[in-house]
Amino acid sequence: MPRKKEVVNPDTENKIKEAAKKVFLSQGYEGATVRQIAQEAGVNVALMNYHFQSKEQLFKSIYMESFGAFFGSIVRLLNEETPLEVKIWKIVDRYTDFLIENPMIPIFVLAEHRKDGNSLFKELNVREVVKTSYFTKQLQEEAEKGTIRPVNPLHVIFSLMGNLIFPVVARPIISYVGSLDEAGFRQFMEERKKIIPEMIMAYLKSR
Amino acid sequence: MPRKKEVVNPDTENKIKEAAKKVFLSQGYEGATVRQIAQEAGVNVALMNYHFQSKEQLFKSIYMESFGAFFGSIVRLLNEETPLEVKIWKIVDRYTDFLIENPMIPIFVLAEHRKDGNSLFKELNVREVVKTSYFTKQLQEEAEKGTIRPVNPLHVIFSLMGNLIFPVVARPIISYVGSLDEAGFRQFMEERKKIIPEMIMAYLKSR
DNA sequence: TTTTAATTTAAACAAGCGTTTAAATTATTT
DNA sequence: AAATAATTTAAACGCTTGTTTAAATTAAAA
Repeated sequence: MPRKKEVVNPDTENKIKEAAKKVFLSQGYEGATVRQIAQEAGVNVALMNYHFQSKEQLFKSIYMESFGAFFGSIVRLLNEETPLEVKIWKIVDRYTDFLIENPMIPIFVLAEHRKDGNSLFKELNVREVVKTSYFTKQLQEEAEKGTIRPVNPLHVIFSLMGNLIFPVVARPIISYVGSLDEAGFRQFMEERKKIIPEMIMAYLKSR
Repeated sequence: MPRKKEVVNPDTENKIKEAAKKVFLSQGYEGATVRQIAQEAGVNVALMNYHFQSKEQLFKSIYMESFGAFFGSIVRLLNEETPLEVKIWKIVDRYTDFLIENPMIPIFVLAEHRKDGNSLFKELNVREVVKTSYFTKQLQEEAEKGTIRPVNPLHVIFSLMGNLIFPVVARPIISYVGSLDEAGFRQFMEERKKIIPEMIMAYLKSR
């Protein structure tokens, strides 16, 4: 029986993980097959289980990694000690770049998340992180000063995320409707770097 | 070989379709099994193929129906001959209600769409419908009049859709982070009915 | 260099998949 | 009431799935 070892071949493990990431992200858990992953990695199927015990365990490592990248970066940006407006521009800029480089992560995470039921959020204590985030405090303070309208931070955060993420998730739709090729879509995303912060700030400052 | 018939039992077909919708929407195509659907419908597995020929064909009928509901309603609203600002409020109001009643449709359509490659869009000629929509014309006219800033309609449409759809797709996340129950989430969505149009209009009118 | 451990593979495994067959049942027509 | 057609089912089909076994190969330790 293949027990946990101290010494492993990291090259092989990386090859398998890269292949698994590619296949899982495009096909989902049920859509992916171990033989597909093995072929993509150029190894025997049995070797996959030798290194990762099971398809499910291999999937989990990919899922957690993607999940962390998906939310980790935005949570980190929310907590930076930058003035509110600067921060919003920065979040949009950085997260757009992240999404352009990792376009498959959002739909993968969101689609898989409908099955797993928030266990990862509890593990990462996302609730407290958001509630006590510097961003939340900033919105309250600025509202008290009267420089922006009072607002539930959750609405701002999910407006930001919706505006950022939806175009990537719906990319084939946008590309088709707008007749955009690879470069055209990139241009579209670059335009959003200006539009999204302007829209959020226009709302916060209005009235 | 079971050929297409003229007379069928519509009760059975509906039972199977309802069950298939429930299972496909929550599990996706690969995640769903014909035995699961049959059990949910309370019929034998063979009966499913008797009425729908194959799992794939049954899926397609569910997918096309969902796809049509997902985009059809918004395209219809875009083409209504209502003043711009009224229309935006109306789109948000109606589409929010649609999403509250059909929360599984967006993630289902988006997740499945990453496999099918726009064939349905071409079939429905979505591109021309959007380009020649009354909404697009309105944005141009108002910009010429100077009542709003000039803007690429695609950005407005996808900002609207992102703001509307993302919270539903990420509902478990919102519910967890905001400690919201069923009623709390509904309240959150009701609040967005005000916030989203205000945000879009604040952007269009600013500068 | 011999021995031992780690890695990789080919082949087989049981279980579950979508589908089909052929018989039983129900509804319709004659 | 008898005959025919439509519907439903139990059971089996062939195939693919994830996993395991046992042998072969490579690397490390003695």
